[in-house]
Amino acid sequence: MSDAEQTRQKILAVAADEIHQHGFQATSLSTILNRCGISKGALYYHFTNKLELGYAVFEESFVPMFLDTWQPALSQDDPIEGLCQFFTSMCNQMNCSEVVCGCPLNNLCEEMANVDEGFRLRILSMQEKLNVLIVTALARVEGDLRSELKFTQVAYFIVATFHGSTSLSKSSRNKELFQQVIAELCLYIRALKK
Amino acid sequence: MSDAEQTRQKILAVAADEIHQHGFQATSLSTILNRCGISKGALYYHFTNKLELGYAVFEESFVPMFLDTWQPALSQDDPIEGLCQFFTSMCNQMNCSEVVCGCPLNNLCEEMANVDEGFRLRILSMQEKLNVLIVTALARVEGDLRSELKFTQVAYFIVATFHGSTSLSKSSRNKELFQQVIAELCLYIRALKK
DNA sequence: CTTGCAACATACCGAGTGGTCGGTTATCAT
DNA sequence: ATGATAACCGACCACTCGGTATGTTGCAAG
Repeated sequence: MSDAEQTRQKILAVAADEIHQHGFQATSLSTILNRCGISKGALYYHFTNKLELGYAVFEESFVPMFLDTWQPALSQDDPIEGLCQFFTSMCNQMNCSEVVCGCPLNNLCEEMANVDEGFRLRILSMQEKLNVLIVTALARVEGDLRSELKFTQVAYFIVATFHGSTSLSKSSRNKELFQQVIAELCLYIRALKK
Repeated sequence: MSDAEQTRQKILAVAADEIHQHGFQATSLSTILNRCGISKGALYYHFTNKLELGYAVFEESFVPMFLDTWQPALSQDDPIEGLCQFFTSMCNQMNCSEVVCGCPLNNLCEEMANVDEGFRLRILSMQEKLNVLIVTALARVEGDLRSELKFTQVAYFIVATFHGSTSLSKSSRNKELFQQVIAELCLYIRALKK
């Protein structure tokens, strides 16, 4: 990797972390510059402005991370159990800072969806992609599931509940509420089976 | 109501609207001043600083509004049906701007819970209060419900899902996703009965 | 050896922010 | 009539923000 590409990647990584921690608008370019040990000229050489940096972070950092997180769970032979284990293991592994920072996708959705159209469309696309993933996984084991289920609706429900649970744990600053919601969510998911 | 109290209320109302639309940090005091037609001196006569104004908006505007919204649904003879009707009628009545702006409590939670401790504690208190309301309502009709239910867990689950659904509709900019999640939520809630 | 460009660095700009402070006005008790 | 106080005005401050313009450096091709 060239030197230039290295600094670009460093900027992306630091920016992703700052945006995850403080949101996009509250993220200061100067903080990114300090943490990277570079100048403003370097940043504006690689990115045209703050918004484009935000888009790049979303597409090159958040989207892949998001897919890599959900994909394995849904690819299991039994996606129902895959999802439940995914959620519970996430509960157990989560440390305090992760509890507090929430899900990057959900954070950006809450903050930027009605502020900037570019962010909104990217977030929407990601959410639809995730929905398709879940629906596909459910359809794969359709025979094991209750017949009256609307897969799309169920998939959005699962994602909504998951995101809502991250919101809850932000105010409580501990896992407890998160764990409770996830436990109930797993009950719901397992009850999708006949 | 005295003149002074009137301007205070006007500030609170406008600030509540601005915070609901743009979040606390992105809310500009000068915008509030312009909309109210007052000077900066007036605002700082009634509130010591922006943060205290935010707290006042939360306690005197958001909390009562929140309770007034949920209370009637949970006070019904059948709180299960009360909740479902509450959610579905909210779906139907919601206009576009409400879809986009989301729930004030959830918005503040996402934005301010890990930014300011004062906000965090107020939000947490409100969430716990709402949880107690739901648990109490469920306990009132305990005989009609499935015996293995953990009421607290169920209550947090309902709130989390509701808040997650508002997040979804922010990115889609229409009710559709919101309605789907709410529909599934009602299925879940009704399935709490024996 | 020099020319040129990629990859930065640095100084600076204007706009906007929350907050302060001395001054003003209307009302009211004395 | 007069002094006091509540309620408010508006100029100003220090500061931070995203963004720009110009300058510098190192390397690579000709």
